[in-house]
Amino acid sequence: MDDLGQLLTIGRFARVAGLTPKALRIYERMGILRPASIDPDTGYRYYSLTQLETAETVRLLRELEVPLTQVRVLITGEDPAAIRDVLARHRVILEERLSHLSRLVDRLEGTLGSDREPLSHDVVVEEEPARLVVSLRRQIAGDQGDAPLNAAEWACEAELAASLAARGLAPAGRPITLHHNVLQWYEHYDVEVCLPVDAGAAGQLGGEAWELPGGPCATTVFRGPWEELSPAYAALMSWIARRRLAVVGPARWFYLVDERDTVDPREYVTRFSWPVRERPLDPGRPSIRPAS
Amino acid sequence: MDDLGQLLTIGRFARVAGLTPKALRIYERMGILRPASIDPDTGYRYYSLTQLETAETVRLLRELEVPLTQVRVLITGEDPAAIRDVLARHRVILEERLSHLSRLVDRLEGTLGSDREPLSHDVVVEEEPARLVVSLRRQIAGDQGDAPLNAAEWACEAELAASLAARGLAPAGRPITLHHNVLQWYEHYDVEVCLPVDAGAAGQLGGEAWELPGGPCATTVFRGPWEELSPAYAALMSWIARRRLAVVGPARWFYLVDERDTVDPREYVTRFSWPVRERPLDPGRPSIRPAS
DNA sequence: TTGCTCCTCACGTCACGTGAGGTGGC
DNA sequence: TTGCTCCTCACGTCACGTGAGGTGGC
Repeated sequence: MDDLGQLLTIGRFARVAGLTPKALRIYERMGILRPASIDPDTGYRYYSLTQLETAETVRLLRELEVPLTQVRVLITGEDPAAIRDVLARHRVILEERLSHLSRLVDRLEGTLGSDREPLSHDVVVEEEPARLVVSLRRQIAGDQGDAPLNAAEWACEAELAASLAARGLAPAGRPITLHHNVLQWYEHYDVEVCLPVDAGAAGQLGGEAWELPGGPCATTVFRGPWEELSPAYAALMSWIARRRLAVVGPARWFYLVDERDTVDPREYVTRFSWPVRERPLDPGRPSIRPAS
Repeated sequence: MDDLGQLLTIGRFARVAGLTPKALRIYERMGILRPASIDPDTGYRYYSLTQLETAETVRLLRELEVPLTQVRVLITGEDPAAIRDVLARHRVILEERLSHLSRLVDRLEGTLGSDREPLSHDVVVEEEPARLVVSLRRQIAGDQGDAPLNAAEWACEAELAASLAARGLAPAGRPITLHHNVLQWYEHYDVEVCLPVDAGAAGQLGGEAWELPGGPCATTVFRGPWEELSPAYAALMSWIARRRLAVVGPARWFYLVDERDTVDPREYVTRFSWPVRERPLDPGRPSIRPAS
């Protein structure tokens, strides 16, 4: 017959609680879970079964990867509002991680069955047509994340569309964003939002319209939310560099499916296209040192 | 204009790849991602953009918490089958963790809004009726996980039901499992599976039937898969110990909803009930040292 | 010349795991 | 008495982060 009134040694209590003696000693030192009694002669720790619930809570919080300092706040805190606050914030963090991880798992799943490299992206060279466009160019600080970039793209597009509308004109297609400085994104973004116009409108606009040149472009298409496009982008840059192609113009982003089309960012489709040509032989440039 | 043929210093490459210089140095030492070139005089590392794809793959694998030793196998391995194998196994691990974590998050969510303690369980004392039962008792090794325990419970129930059927009798209710040694589960399980019978059948069975006594029982109900019942169980033991009640019989498990009723283990409902009574004053037992 | 970046140690972090060497409990 | 458990250091683990002190690049 079990006697739940008895005190347990650290090893017994650890096994009943699903913890280890080492962890329990740490929890004692951190003030998270002190033994009900400590023998002053031997230093033996004795735990009461009344401490099981706390132990179980600590175990669950640790499974959720709540740091021990936070666990202490949650366990010893008397303010239930503060406790709920910490838990709620941690729940948000966990849910974001969960959805991110499960998307990665999905993508692994997609490539696992095939013979392709896991996580690879298809890059092809496509002949891009020349396009008449009007455009606005902006530099945006790169240390604030991507939100200011998206906002600037929206603003530029709205401004361009308004300026066309003021003259009774309409765009001939969806906007294209040119990225002029991909390798310095962490310093700032240098983007140019282009709105296609037809030949008649271009004539009316005079010098405001210009021709975005056509020609061969290395191209890849990414399906998924914008925060996860970097692998596709890396694949594209890697592909171009590996083939020693020269890029002869800014990278072009086509938002084939975006918030205009769907509410689910996982369904977004973005196309990256970079004008390239065979690199001319240039024996004068050993290309061992990075360009300044 | 970006030149994708150029070599980048460690800091530039790190920022383009979404890594840190420190991590890149570690990846070099581990043989995961060696710079395209190292200046023999200064030791400066120079990376090519052709390495971006590998860098991105490493980044994703690290986000999935694949250990660096495994990352090296995946990156440097030529055997695509082995790569897929490692990825597939890691995917299983991740998916299990994901579903477990999301269930924990769900449970946090359920208690966050209320005024209850997070992760707590309601325990009440209920008057349990006496029941006539037939039973089989088994000891099961505890170091093999819970599967042998479940198997033994099934086997006992089948045996009991068969023995009743052989005499033209049927059980009067669903089985109840008694746990005789909760505090030594990690050594072995000592369970007794009971099948209720009515008074008529008990008369026919003679000494084989016995009375599982009624009386007050501390009780809690847990909804969820069996692997996650330990918090409820801990709450029950904790509750009994805190009130200094004496347990006067083995713990009783009632599988109110199990695989007979649903295919989704998250819908399982298990009821734990432990016969208790007020602990008589016992001044002779200081209860500071654990019972042997 | 002035910042900025790079280099190599070396130590810190987090929450334990794992002995080492010694003692306690039955 | 014999295992088994407990104790306290102390060091190892994992994948970096963070200076310290010095050098390189433009």
